[in-house]
Amino acid sequence: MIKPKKSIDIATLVQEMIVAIQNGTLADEKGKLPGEYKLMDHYQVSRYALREALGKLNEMGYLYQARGVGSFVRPRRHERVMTLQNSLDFTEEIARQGRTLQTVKATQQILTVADADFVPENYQLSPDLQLIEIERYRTLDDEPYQIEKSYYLKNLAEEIPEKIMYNSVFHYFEQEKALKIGFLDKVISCAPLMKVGADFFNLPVGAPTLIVRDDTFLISGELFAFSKICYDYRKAELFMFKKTY
Amino acid sequence: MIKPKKSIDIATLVQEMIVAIQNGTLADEKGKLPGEYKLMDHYQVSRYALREALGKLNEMGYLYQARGVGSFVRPRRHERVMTLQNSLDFTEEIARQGRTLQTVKATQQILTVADADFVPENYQLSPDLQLIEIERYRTLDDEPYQIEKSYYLKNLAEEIPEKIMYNSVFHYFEQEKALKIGFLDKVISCAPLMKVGADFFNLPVGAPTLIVRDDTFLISGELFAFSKICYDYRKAELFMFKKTY
DNA sequence: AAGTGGTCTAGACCACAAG
DNA sequence: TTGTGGTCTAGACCACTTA
Repeated sequence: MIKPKKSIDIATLVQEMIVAIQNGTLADEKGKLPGEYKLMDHYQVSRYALREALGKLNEMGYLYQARGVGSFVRPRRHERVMTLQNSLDFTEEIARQGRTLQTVKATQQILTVADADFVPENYQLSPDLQLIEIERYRTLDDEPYQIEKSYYLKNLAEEIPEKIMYNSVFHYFEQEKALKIGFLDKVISCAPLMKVGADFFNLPVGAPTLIVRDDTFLISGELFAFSKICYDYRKAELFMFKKTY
Repeated sequence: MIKPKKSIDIATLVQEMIVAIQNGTLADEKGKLPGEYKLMDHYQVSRYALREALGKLNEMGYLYQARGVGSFVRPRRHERVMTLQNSLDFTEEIARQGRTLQTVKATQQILTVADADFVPENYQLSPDLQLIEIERYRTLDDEPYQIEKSYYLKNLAEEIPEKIMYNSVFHYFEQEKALKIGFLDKVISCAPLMKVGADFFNLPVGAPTLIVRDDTFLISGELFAFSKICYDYRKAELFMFKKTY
């Protein structure tokens, strides 16, 4: 058992506990963690801080808590799937799996809402409003994987440098432009493939494709961007878990 | 403004706040809620209780919180979609939308893991273990909507009465058998339709179908059931939202 | 009865956004 | 500077599970 002495914050506590769980030093052979009061003493934090950390680990799928019984580590059973709860940064999660997501083709243009392929449902957008449209073709381990079409509100995004289009666009806005993304809505569906997708994925027209529509909002509640990603159905699985209590 | 006097618990507080939000009595015309200290005073609860409630409302998509600015109600833009975060009880959510989910055909049989159509990934199950298999064909507003195949571990489920098969099976186990469901894993994908599905949905073989695989665990961490639902892609949209901070 | 996680209070200080 | 939400402590009692 490691014995941290100094009081630490919740984010750090979460990181330390993840490491300890992965090392197998936190739980016993049956996967049971020490009780909360023991953990408080161990990490020198208050019950609140500890429970916040446990709650985060729970949300992240590292453990589950059973009232009157204890907390237990939760084996990770789905390794090579996209986790919906985490994926703001997509590329990162795939990298963590030892795989590579790469943009092989990207185009950019400026147009108005009236000319967009799709717009967010039940959301008022002036038809004249200018948008930056980006279309990207992306591969997973060098095989066709997804086609992404995204729209950024021009008055908020200003411009998107050419080289950024081959990396994470959201990273750019958060790091360089200090725009703070607050939350996003996702709608998942599927549909028959159109010609462009069929060509890229090397599938017949009409084959299935998994579709993820995202609407991204700033912390202020303003709509900032919206996108649609079509996946090669043979390679796309989306994962999520849910506490039910 | 309503003025509750007695101290209330978090669950009740959440309910009251939802009502107040929907009535429009909680937020001002711009959707801004009173500050936390005002709300504490208003509902006569501690900061912790209030913030737990706000956190739940946030998770449920009723509001978002912006540091240094305030909390704001979040308009509900996606009404007729299934919300992934809530749906343990599916039928209920659909009923709330004023729609009807109905089972038009159901079959039940007992078989072993070796004979199952599918099993959970990376999970050890003895091939001899007995399962109760239920297959259900279900309609939404009298139109074909989903085909569900689910397996319950026989040693935990014992038996499933015929009439339950036309209602919520999980409700039965939670209410009647006092089995406590703790969490579940979901994997979403899509694939070409097989013959049975094509016939039911009145679609050609090979048309897309949205697939949701669920593994359900008891609060003790034991696997209890697993299922696969295939949706008519024209009627199925899954929704989720995510805080990103 | 003992030990576990869940709820709740009171109070403090911090970080951030806006005037 | 002021008001906002975010983090954190200390302590209490409750509800549930197991033995």
